[in-house]
Amino acid sequence: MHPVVNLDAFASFCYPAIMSEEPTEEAVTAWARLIRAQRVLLGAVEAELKAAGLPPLGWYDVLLELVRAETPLRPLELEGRLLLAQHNVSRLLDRMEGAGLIARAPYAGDGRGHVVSVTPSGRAMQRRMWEVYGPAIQRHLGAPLGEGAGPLAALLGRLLP
Amino acid sequence: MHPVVNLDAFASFCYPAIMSEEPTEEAVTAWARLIRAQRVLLGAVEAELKAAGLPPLGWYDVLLELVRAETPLRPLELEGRLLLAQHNVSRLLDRMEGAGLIARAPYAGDGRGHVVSVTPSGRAMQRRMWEVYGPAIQRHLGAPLGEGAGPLAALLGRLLP
DNA sequence: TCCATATAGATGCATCTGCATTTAGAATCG
DNA sequence: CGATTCTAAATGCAGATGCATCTATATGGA
Repeated sequence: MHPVVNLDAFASFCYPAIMSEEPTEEAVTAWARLIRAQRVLLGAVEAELKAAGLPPLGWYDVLLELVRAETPLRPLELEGRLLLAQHNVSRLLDRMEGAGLIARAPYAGDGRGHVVSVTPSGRAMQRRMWEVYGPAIQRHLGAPLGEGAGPLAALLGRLLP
Repeated sequence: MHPVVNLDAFASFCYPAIMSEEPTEEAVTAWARLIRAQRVLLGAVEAELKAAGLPPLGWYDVLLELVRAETPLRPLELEGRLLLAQHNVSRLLDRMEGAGLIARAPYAGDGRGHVVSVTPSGRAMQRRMWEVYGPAIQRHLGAPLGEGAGPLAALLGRLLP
């Protein structure tokens, strides 16, 4: 799979401890396909959203968290749920606030913090985006996998905390 | 899984054709975990490379393609293999050329094109990066999956062309 | 041959991300 | 209390990406 594996015999002779760190060929293939599949599918879905004149998926994630929470969230909580860096959340919220999809309000319990809530327009946008997003997931992932979706989810679950 | 599924009964009554486009719950879970797992693992591996003072993974991909090809490649070929946009390849090569890892030369057969080759320094960098990259793959994907790596690769393969 | 069109690659500009720093408010400990 | 330290969030700046456009060369037809 990889040029370095030509050194296997040599390395396992000299550094058996290091060799235990070498990934198996299956692991390397799975890695490559994980990276590639995510990029291809995400790109395709993003392109569908853009073609429909809708905002990028990052916006959907924020809207969905806020809709599901049914209560305003602090940026800090969004940060954790969305796995985004703090400064990144800050500016994503800037843009979404500018678009009128969310609103920031001071947080009573802590003068440093805000709470973020979804506006009616944001709720509408979340639904409009799902009308494109859901079918796109089905077409790009659900359909090709069929009954394989469950097993795939299970395997991927072992990679996540 | 998703708020919109509460509308299932209504929608399947009104718009059976539309409902066939709704993803199954398993598909949505697999989708979410695919996006998330890729982000988490790639982030972790990139962080290890950075901590070792090495360039980002995109550079490794270019170096590996050039090393494996054993012959200079045209930017157009890299574009296809790496699934990158043309302008993106152009600038990635700018940076790598600036770092002395690759070299561009005119392409005899077509005055518009170049060929890109890996320099000795680029070969060395590819090997140094693999020393971090390989074990990182094993630690973040190979170890948690064990024998599951093969099945995961097979399922992901169904998502790719 | 010459012009229209297509293709390889580079570049300008806006957006987005990462990193470091800053600001303002909380918490801790003397 | 008051000074130090810690934390939530914002911001300045550099690096990277997407998008449109531009330049130079190739190609194909009248």
